[in-house]
Amino acid sequence: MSAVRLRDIAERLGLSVTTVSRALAGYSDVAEQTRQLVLQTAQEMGYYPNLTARHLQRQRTDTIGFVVDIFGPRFSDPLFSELLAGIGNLAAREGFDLLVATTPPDTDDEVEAYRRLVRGRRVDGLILVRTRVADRRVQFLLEQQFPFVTFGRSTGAERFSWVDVDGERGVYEVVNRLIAVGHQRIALLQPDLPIMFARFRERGYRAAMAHHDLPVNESWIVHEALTEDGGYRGMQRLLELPSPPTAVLTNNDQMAIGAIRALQERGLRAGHDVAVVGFDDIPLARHIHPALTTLRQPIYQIGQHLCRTLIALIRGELDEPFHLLLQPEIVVRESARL
Amino acid sequence: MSAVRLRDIAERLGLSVTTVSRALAGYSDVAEQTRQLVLQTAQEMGYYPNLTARHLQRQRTDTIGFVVDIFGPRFSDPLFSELLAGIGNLAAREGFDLLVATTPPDTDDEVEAYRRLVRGRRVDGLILVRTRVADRRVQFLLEQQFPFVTFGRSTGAERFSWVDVDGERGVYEVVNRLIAVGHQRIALLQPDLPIMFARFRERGYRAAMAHHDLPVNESWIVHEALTEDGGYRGMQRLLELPSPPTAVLTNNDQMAIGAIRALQERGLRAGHDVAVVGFDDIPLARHIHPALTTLRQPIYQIGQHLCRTLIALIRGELDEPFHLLLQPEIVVRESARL
DNA sequence: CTGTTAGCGCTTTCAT
DNA sequence: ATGAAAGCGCTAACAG
Repeated sequence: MSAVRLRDIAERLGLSVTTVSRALAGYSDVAEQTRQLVLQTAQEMGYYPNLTARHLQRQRTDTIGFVVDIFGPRFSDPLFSELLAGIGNLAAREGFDLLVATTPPDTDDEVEAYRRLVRGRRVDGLILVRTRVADRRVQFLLEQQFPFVTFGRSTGAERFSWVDVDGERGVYEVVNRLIAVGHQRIALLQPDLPIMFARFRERGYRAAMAHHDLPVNESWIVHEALTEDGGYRGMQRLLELPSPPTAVLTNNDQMAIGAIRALQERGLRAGHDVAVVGFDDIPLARHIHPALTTLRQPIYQIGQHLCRTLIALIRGELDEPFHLLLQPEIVVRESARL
Repeated sequence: MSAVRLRDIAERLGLSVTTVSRALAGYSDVAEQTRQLVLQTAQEMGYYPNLTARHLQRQRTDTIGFVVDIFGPRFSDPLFSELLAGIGNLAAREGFDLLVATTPPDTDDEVEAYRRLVRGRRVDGLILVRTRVADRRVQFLLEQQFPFVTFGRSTGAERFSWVDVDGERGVYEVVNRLIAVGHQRIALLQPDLPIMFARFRERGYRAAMAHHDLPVNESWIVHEALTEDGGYRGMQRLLELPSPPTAVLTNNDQMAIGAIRALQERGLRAGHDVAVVGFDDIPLARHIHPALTTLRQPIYQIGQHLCRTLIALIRGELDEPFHLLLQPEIVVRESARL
């Protein structure tokens, strides 16, 4: 168990630590015979480099950081594992470790988590998700000139790399299609936090309504948590309006599912009495009843893009900030006929 | 941006690095005045310790590792984020970082990931989930005498710490109750991998059937992926049997949802024509229609238990392996009336 | 080709 | 109360 070090190999072979190191690293200025000997001995002795020591010496950690907003103890997010898979698989392939920190959003803990990772040189770069309006994390990383990539754009003209899904356009299209099939009172279930993607989507919503000269009743825009419960409550509030909307767009599939339940409880059917559109297209979406009409985000690929971009940035291979705006795919199923 | 080191503070103040280090660490053998000066200067200069250097010196990383099995690119697991939240929040509170590695299960990559973390002394301990029959990861960690905790027991009499949910008893109870309300042909949707929890659950299933002298038709035990699609396919196979089961137990809620869809496609209703029981009680379970009858695992708390135990182990505060067997809670909703 | 030397930034005896 | 020195395990510049 006691760890074998370069020195142990060197002493055994009567070589210097340097030579052993270079033999293992495959440098060309080591005699073939020596190299073989070293390789074999290292194998025999079960040598494995101490990564911490290597990191200190190389002045990099070969690690990327990912700070996750956690909303309460029941943080159940089907997208999250898929995003992590995308990031993690690519990171592993490129020889990077992934450090995940969990914090409640927009708190002092969150700030401290970032400080720790950045200032403590704990990681070489950061991936940041769910960008917020006037995002202090973005601000901080920009100040620190620390490599990072975000999933989602931010306010201001900051120059940094991001990957995003064009929710504005996606929602614009969906609202157009809802209007085309006869809807006029269209509601939008928004999150209860100033998340950027929701702003863009709302913009698309308003643009489409305006485009058709349809008025937007502000009580159609309801703010709730991005959960099933949030969607449920939001839909309830909408149903209590004097003349409820006939179509509802939500900010994720969980909200849509909650909304559908609120409808069912009143004897209404999603897709018949009220159209419900989700966002994300989690695997569950096509299996529930009624199957969810939704806007797909290719989340695994987004994870890969984020990771690939960050690694390029860390390696200094990126001269300009990288921007990628993906188009969401409208997936029509039963909860809204389009 | 250039990192401030202890030496920079020392030089500025005309002190030695040693004194600065001790002042910052709060040692008592530093003059109060000196301490104040150091603290203030460190603050001014924006000092933050280089964690890698500290780790190398202290011979520990204050990091725990978590290797996640990833099944294909659409790895969407609502439980996963919740487990991670439980682990991560507690780790952060105790001053530990969390390193997450993603690998496909039971491959050479997986073995290499463990080797790397353990032999490279990349982390101080590991959390391992979904223990498998004859689990080579457990074997490896035991050989290496490396601190680890598992979610799930394993075969053999290995002495290591684990947290588990008593699926055997939970399923036993559920089957009893299904039988009590008249079911006799009861099926079990198993995973397509040799995961320990499925073995225990199957044991509970067989015990309950035997207890009531009911025969078990081996074609009622179907092996599929732990996904909605898996549940869907499994249910289809069951429905093709000459006399299909009237009740189905699944190994997670996603499978149950897939199974319900297979029923619906044939015009059958879960909870009326066929009873469907899930496992886990993900937040979605109560929002879909029909609402899922299921066995709840308190997954966030399990994450905390795992993390707490591992940290105790790392700190040498654990003399005996720690074992915790939690009872799942039967949550009766619409998909199976019990 | 191989070894010597220096150093990554920190902590920790051990003197003084 | 403070500092000098050693060392964690590795890599790299520079001699020879």
